[in-house]
Amino acid sequence: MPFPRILTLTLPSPYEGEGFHTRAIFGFDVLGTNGWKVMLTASIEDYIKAIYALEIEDRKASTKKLAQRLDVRMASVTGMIKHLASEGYVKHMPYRGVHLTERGRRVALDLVRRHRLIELFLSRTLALTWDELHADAEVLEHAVSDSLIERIYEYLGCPEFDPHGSPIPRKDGSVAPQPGVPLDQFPIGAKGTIAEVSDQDPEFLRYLTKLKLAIGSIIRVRERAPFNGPILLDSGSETIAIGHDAASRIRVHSGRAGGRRKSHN
Amino acid sequence: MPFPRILTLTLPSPYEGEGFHTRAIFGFDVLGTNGWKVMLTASIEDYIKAIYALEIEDRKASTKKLAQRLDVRMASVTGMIKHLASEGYVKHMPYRGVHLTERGRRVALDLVRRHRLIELFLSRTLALTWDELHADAEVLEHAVSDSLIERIYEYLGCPEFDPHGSPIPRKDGSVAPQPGVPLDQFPIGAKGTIAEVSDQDPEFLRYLTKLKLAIGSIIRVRERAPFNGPILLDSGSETIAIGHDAASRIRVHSGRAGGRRKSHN
DNA sequence: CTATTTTATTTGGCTATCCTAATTTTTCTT
DNA sequence: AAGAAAAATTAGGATAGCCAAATAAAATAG
Repeated sequence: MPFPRILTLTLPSPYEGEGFHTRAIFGFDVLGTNGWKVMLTASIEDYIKAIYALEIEDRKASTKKLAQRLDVRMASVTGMIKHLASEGYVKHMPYRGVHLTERGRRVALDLVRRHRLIELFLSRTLALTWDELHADAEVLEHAVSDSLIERIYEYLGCPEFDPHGSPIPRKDGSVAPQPGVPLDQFPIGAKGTIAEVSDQDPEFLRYLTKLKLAIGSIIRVRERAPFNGPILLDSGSETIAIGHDAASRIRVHSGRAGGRRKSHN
Repeated sequence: MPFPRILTLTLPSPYEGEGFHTRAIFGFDVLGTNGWKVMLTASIEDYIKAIYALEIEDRKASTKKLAQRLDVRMASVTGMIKHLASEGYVKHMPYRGVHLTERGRRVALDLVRRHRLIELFLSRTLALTWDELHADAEVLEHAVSDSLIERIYEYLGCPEFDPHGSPIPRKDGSVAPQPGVPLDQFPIGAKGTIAEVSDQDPEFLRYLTKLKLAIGSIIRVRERAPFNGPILLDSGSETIAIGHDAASRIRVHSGRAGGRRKSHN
C-alpha cells in the first residue's frame, strides 16, 4: 500500500533543451498478490469489460460491436483500443478486432467479481431484484474500494457462485469451473438439474419464470428437433418446448442436486 | 423521468459561418420535486460540498482553503469557481471568496444526505466503523442512484439523524433542527444529555471515547473558565475537563433523554 | 503610508475522452 | 473480379479538469 504506483519523473530529453516529464507506472503486477493495483479509469474498465463479454459471445471483439455496446462512435473505440494495446491490456490486429491479453483478462475478471458481489450484496440487504440494481452495480463496480469489496465478500460468506449460478471469479483471478453442460448439449433422456442461467437479461429471466424453470429445477430432455430447432423437456409434470438459443444459455448438470450450489448457505 | 435533461442544440452562430453546438440544460428545479435532477460531475459536487463545509466553518470559502481541502492548485479552484458561478451554484466576488446560492445549497444538502445514508447503511450491514468506510462513502455519494438511495433510506427506517446525532437532510432539502445547544454555551449547573457530536474526525471521536463521553451521556456543567478556557463537567461519577474547542463541537440538550434521538429504532 | 507578503486571478498548456468527416481496408454481391 | 457496401482507421477538433508561471489585488509590517 505505501508503495508508489505512479511517479512523475524528469528525464533527459532526447531533443535539445531541458528535460521533460514522463509518467512512469509501476504496475507490472496488475491485479495482485501485492495488495495494490494500478488505478484504471472507469472508461478503460468499461472497454475491457465489454471486450471480455464480446470475446465470450463472438470469439473476438469488433470495433463496431464495441461501439454499440459502449454507446460511443467507432472512432472513439479505435482510439481507446490503441491506448489499451499500448498499455498491454489487449492485442490489436488492425481491421481484425481485439483480444484481451492475460493482463486484460485479469482486469475483466476483477470487474466481474466486483459486479457480482455488489449485486449480491445489495439484493440480499435491500431485497431488490437484479434489474432494479443492475445499473447501480454497473457504476459501483468502478467506485468501491478493494477493502470494501473484501468485506462484502466475507459478509456474504465467501460465495463461489451468484444466484444465477455463475461463478464469481476469485481475488487471485481463478474461476471455479462452470457446473454442468449447456442444455442444448445435454444427452437426450437423461435427468438433470438446472445449475446456471448464464444470461442476466431480465426479460429472459421472466420467460424462464413463466416456464416454471429456475435454478435447481429437475428436468429431462425428451427430444431435440434438428437444425437448432426447439428442445422438448419434462419439468415436473409438464412438458415444455424451449428454443435452441434459450437452451444454450442454460446449464444443466446430471443427477439430482449434486455439484456446486449457488452461494454457499 | 422521461423529461429531457440535457439537449445539444445547433444554434445560429453570432459569428459568421455556420451554426454551433451548445448544451442546454433544463435543470431549473435542480433537486427536485420533479423526480429528476441535473447530473453533475463528481468534481463539481466535491467543490460544492467543500464550499458548504467551509461556509459553516469560516463563514466563507476562500480559494486557498478550497485548494487545500480538495488537493488541487488555486488556479484550478478559481477556474471551477467561475464555472460554478456561471451555472448559478455560487456567488463569487473576486478576491472575496464564494458563497453558495440556494441552488448550490440544495446540491450540498443532497450530498450530505447521500453521504450519511451510505455511511449508515454500510456500517449497519457490514459492521464497519466510520473511519473504515468514510473514504468509500466519499466516492459512493457521487455514484449511487437516487432510487437506490431512497431504498437505503427506507431500509434504515427513514432516519432523521445519523449515529453522531447530526441531522440527515431530507429529500426536499429541509433539515431537522439541531437538537440542543453547543456544550460551551450550556448553562452552568444544568443537567443535560449529549445529543450530537458534530465532528466526525476519528481522532476526536477516540478522544471522546477516552473521556467516556458518547451520545446519550448525561452530564452537568460545573464550571467554565473565562477566555475560552476549559470546561469542567460531571459525567457519571467523574469530573472531566474539556477544552473550549472540543466543547463547541458537542451539542447538549437539557433533560434526561427527551428531544430527538439518533436514528429511530 | 509604503514595502513586502499573502492571496487570488489570468494566461497558456496538457491529457483523457469524446466527436465528425474523410479515407482506407475488408467483405459482399453479382 | 469489379463495384458497392460495410467496417475500421486517421485526421482534426471540442470539452472538462488539471497545472505552472505571470500578474494583480488585498493584507500586513514596519
